[in-house]
Amino acid sequence: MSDDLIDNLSRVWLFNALTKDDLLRLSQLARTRVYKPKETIVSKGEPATEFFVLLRGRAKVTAQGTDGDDTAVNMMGSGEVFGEIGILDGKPRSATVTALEACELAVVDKRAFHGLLASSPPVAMKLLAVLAARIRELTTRVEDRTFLDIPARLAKQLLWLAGNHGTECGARVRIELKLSQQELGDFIGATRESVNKNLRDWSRRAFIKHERDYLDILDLDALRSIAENR
Amino acid sequence: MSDDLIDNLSRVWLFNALTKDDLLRLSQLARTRVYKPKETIVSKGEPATEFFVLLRGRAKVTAQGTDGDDTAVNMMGSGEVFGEIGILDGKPRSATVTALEACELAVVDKRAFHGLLASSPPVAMKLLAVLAARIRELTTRVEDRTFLDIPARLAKQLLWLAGNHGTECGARVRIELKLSQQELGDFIGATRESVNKNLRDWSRRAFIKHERDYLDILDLDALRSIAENR
DNA sequence: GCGTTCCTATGAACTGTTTCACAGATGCAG
DNA sequence: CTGCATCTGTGAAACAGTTCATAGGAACGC
Repeated sequence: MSDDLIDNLSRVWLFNALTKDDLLRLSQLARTRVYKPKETIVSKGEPATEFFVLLRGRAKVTAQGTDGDDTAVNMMGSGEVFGEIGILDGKPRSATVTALEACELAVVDKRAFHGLLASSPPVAMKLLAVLAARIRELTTRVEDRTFLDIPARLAKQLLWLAGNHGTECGARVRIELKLSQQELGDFIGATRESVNKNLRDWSRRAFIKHERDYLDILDLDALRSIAENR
Repeated sequence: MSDDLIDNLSRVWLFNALTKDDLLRLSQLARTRVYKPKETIVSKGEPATEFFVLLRGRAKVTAQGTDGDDTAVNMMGSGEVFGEIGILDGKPRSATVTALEACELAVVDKRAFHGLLASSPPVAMKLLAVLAARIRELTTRVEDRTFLDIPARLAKQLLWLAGNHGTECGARVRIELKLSQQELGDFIGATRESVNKNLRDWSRRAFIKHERDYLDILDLDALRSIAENR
């Protein structure tokens, strides 16, 4: 049980410079927790007391607007970490994280996490790299929203999903779609209807095959060229 | 001369936990460099070899689109640092930084910076907080671009400028405008024309007074309520 | 001083995207 | 199996913001 946790944690990039001893210590400080699909893990605005490691399942990071509107800023898979921001600056959570599938998380309390950072410079160093990657991610998100139109953004998002959460079946790439068209729209800043129209259009032109729970990309190049606004 | 540099560096938040000795060492590793208005300090895409501290003047952070289009993602004043991202992950520069006024910078070479991080945990800790702040900044930028219309974004930007780079003259707040309407537009993701139209409109309604080199906010509350999309 | 270049100003036409309104499909709860 | 909720599909109308065209003012080099 706890062995299992050590094993899981050791496979997380942030921690893979830790010694066996350190890992053991960390695993004793961490608890695991399980979330059902659509359950909220952290909510924007609430005080930040814990740091999370996603061990199994996928989750999305969103920021809510006034009414029911959402913008998604990221989608995470196992091995990824979140919740650092609020822990690092002591301010309320900067975004909401929601489970897309059944998720298993390792949860580390704020003080334990600070202790870990202070006692293990390599972890602090790696965390700096994680944050740098987030900043790059967000920067290109801002760029995309200002320079690319909706078809381009959607194509780019599909390609990203294919690359990061897809499985190849020969020439085609299959994406296990845990997202509704609404949620897909939230990722790229578009309405459900716009997403639908484009997806439909690409289905007709055989760029993609779009079934209930998955989406196959048939023509990667076509999508790539749409993503580049050409 | 070098005393001066130590003095300047000690006032930079990132470094203010350093001992006198450490500061001396850092100041010996750093060179200072001066840039003229509109000069490019770093360019997106080029290899990252240096880390910068803005000692005097203001600079803007932008990402270029295909042709002449820009999006600005930040505006920095003295005491702020930049260039960490590329240094931390070894990838090319994630954005372009351009001087808005005459700027004086302290420049630290990549290896010296890594040395500093490794030898001084407090600096690494503070840098984590700096990155956390950047992530919050960028997240709200994404939110604003998706939930707010152009008048709201422009009002919000003016209020931000007023708060961070403005000077109060009684009831009004004066912003020394180093930005053209084009550049202001780049900050909020709008065209020059849209910026002009709104500024004009607000001048007529006496919310602002808009002269060549400065812009006075006469009615903070009016702008605040526009910024909230009401 | 005079041309050149950059910035502001403004309105008309155009366009991508949203909004609205509705219909059909699918899946879950009891 | 039936009802209810949630998701997909689609077209017409409305709209926010861009593009284009054009003009005048300010600043700068020489």
